Amino acid sequence: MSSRPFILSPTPASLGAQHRLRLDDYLPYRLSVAANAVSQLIARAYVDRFGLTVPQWRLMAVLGEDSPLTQQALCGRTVMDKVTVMRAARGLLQRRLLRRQPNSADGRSHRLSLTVTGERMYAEVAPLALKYEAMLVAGIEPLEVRRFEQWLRRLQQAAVALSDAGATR
Amino acid sequence: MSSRPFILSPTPASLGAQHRLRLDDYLPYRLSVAANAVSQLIARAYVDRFGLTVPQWRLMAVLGEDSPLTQQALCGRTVMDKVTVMRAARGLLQRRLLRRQPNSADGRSHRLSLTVTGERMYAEVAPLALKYEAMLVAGIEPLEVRRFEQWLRRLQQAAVALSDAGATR
DNA sequence: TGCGCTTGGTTACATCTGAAACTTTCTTGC
DNA sequence: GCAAGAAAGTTTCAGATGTAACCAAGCGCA
Repeated sequence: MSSRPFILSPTPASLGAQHRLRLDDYLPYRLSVAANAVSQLIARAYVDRFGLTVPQWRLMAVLGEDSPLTQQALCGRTVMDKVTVMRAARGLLQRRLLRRQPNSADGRSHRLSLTVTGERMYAEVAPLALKYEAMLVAGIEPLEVRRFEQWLRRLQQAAVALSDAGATR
Repeated sequence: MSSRPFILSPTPASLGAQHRLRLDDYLPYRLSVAANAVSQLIARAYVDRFGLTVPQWRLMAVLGEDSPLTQQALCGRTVMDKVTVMRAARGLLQRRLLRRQPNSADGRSHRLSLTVTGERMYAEVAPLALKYEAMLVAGIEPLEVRRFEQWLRRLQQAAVALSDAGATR
C-alpha cells in the first residue's frame, strides 16, 4: 500500500485523530467493512449447511447455552429487535427446532427452548462457529484476541452512550 | 459483568479459542454488534443533519478527497455494490451535490465529482465525521487506535480469503 | 469489418429490516 | 376491585438492499 507518514505524530488537541478525512483510515468505516466481510462469511456457511439465517443462528446459540427464555430476554441477549426475534423464532418453531411453552408466571410471554432436534443441530452448529472463529484469528495470540474483543465492547459502549446523549439532547 | 475465569488459560491445540460457544464472547458477534452500534450512531447523525444515507455519505467522503471517479471506481473505494453506488449517486445527483460528466476515454462510464454545493457540504461533513471518530476513541492512545485498525483490516482480509476459498471449493 | 465476449451501468424483483400501530395481559394507584 | 398505563408479542407497512436479468458500449481476434 501507499506510505502514510506521520500518522502517529503528536496530534494538536486531545482528539487522537487525523485532521483530514480519509475514508480508508476512518474507523467507523473500517469497522463496518470488516464486520460485513465476517458476517457474510459466516452467514453463508450457516445458510448453506443448516438453512439458518443470522437471527435464527443467534437464537440457537443463546438457547443452546441457556434456556428456556422469553422472546424479550432473547432480544436483550442477542441485541436484536423484537420483530426480528419474533420472525426468527417463528422460523425455528416451524422447523420444530424450537419449542414454546406457556409461561406460568406471565400469560403474555412464552418459554422458548430447543427441542431434541434443535439440540442436535446445536451440537453441530456450535463447533462450526468456533472453528470459524479460530480460522479468523489463526496465528494470533489469544491474549491479543481478548484485547481486541475488549476494544469492541468499549467501542460499542461509547457508541451507545453517545447515541443516548444525542437522543435526549 | 460476570467473572470469566481461565479464559486465558493454555488452549489445547493451535486454535486460540474457547471450547464452548458463548455468544457474548464470540468474536464475529461482538464485531457485528459493535459495528451496528457505531453505524447507527453515525447514520443517524448524517441523516438528521444532512439528509445523507450511509452510501451517499461514503460517496461524498471519497469524492471529497479524490475526483472525478467513475461509479466502478467508487465501488472499489467504498466496498459497496454497484447497485448501491448507483442509487446513492442518483440521490446526490438529484440534489445537485454531484456532477456527472461524459468520460471521453470510455463512453459507457461517466466522471463523477462534487459540485460547488457538494464541496460546501463536504466541508461540513468531513469535520463532523472526524469529530465522531474522536469522540468514539476519546481517552485512548492514538497508537492503540492504529493497532485496532490494523486488526480490523487483518480480520477483513482473513474473512475474504476464507470466503474465496469456500466459494471455489 | 464483424462477431462474440466483457464490462459499466441500469432496472426489476424478491427479500430483509425496523418503526408504528394494535391486541392481550399484567401492574399500579385509588 | 377497577380504570389507566406499561409491557410482551404480533401484524402491517414502507424503505433499504442485493441478486439476477438486461442494455449499450468497448475490446479482441479472425
